[in-house]
Amino acid sequence: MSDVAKAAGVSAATVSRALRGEPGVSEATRRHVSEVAKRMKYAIARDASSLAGGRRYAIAVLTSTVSPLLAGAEGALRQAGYDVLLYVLGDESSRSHFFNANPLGRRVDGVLLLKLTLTESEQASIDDLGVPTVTVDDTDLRDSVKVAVDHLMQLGHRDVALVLADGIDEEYDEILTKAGLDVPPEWTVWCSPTVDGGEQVVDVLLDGPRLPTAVISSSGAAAVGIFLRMQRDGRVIPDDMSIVSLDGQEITRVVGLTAVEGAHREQGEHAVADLLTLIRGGEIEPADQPIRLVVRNSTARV
Amino acid sequence: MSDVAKAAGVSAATVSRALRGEPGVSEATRRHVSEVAKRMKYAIARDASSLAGGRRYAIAVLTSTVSPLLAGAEGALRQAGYDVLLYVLGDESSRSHFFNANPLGRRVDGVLLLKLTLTESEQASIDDLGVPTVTVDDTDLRDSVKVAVDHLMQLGHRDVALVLADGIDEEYDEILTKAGLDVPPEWTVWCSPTVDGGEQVVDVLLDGPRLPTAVISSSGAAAVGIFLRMQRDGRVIPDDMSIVSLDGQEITRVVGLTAVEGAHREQGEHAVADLLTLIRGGEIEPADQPIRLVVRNSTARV
DNA sequence: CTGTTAGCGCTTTCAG
DNA sequence: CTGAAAGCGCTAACAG
Repeated sequence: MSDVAKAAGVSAATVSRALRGEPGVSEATRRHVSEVAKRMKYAIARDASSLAGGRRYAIAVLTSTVSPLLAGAEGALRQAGYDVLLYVLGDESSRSHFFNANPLGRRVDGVLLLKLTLTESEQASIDDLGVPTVTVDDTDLRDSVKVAVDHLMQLGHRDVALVLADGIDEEYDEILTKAGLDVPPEWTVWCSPTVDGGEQVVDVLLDGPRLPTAVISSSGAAAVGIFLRMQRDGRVIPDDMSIVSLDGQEITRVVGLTAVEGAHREQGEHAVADLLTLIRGGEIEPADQPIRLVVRNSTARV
Repeated sequence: MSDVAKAAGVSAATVSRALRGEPGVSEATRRHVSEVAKRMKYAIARDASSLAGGRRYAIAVLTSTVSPLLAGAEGALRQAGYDVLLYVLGDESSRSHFFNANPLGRRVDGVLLLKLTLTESEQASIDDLGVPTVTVDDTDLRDSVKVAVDHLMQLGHRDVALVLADGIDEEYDEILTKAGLDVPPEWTVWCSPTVDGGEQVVDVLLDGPRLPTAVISSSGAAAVGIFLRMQRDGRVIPDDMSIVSLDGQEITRVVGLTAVEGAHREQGEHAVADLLTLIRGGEIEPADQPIRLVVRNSTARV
């Protein structure tokens, strides 16, 4: 920087101010300095800058998986002038590794946690960083179920089956019931969240006294399995049965299933906006996670 | 750090050496210092550390898209003790934005370019950083075709159709011909790289005098479309026709298609290894991009 | 508007 | 093996 200052005939402080767009520099000087800097291919050393200035212009993004949510967050952060330090903490070993090493030491202005469930001590170690933190959880399944039910009822469906991935044990029937739907117990079925799982579900349903006019599947892969098995059975989707997936995986898009999606990119961008507000010392209020119904070709009027 | 030094009864220099595992500290001292540091929740300030030390322990990863390749690279880098600065430079505007701002100023020890095609001036601006750079390109389609053809011929297929995504204009027939395959021109077809596109391809093939015993599809989605349409037509895959996808998208996995995959994660890890070698002043030699045939349930003996 | 002067929190010689 | 001192390249007060 002092080389640039010398070449431009000003002090280092002026170069610093000029290049960062700080007020207190005449337009002429600023232009001149910028030109000299560009000519000399000079770029501010960010470490030194943050050391002296206190701001780091970097955000740590901890995520369980590389996803569109991440893409949205990254874009928003870069636009705001922040660098993204990425940590993919999917499995246990990388998690413990990370929290042991604690590589964030005074390196970031904030932390974004994406679809990550932390233990208390892990959360504490994040809190110890003393910087603002925003968490984005998985979209609540109950909300998704509700959106799907509304959609199906609007299409006149009354006989709806609910396909849940193994391990989901909450009571969703209630939501269907509340909406005024008949829910015979044999129409709540569990399966593995895979294509195979979905195919088996069709067998189960076919064994019953009659087929529902629609199914809601918590798993995208299972929804695809249901779709494929029905089709191979010579049945037509959505004429013979409507399908709604509660998981907006790419596969559901590919075979054209109606799906309830968390608006991934938007969620990421929204989280970033919150984080930046916190960094600037503002307050945020919890907002609903955006949920979106994407109607494709697997749902139709009864 | 000086607080920790005081608390531990040593100098700051010793704390620094102890915490970084530098030689020249007695084991006893090191243990003691580490304990005190942990108790005081002290973590080295990385900016100050890199300012003073010259090493930054950060790598910039520029990528066109958030992908498994990125996940692989991130994992390998973190394991090596490097932080990842992520820049998703998919569209033109974010690209120009990035290269204007040039936010990398002496902030990283190296750069990883993933599936990104840069203009000359962009490449130059990366080179100006003066740090090692490694590029990972898209796997060459020709190599993939070759792998697929080998697989099919081994299964006894001689009547193979080639389904290319619109926009692909290179001559791949040649590869088939060289391998000794018959390639009537009507068996090279183009379609949009979507499920719909694949379904239409089946219509085209059914219109012909006879069906090929196998198809190779450059697009994963189109391959799925072919699969679905055949199935709906009452035909059984792979008995009636084998399908190979040249794109290892997740969807191909989900419906169980045989696919030629660039080994994404592995590619990322390999690139990181190369980059680290360069950073340490070593030499690397160009290696083949790893390609992998994943045999699932869509290919069988004629 | 601009320059001068102190550091920011470390690492690294160089002595001891 | 350990400590003291001298910066790393910037920014922020403070003067002018």
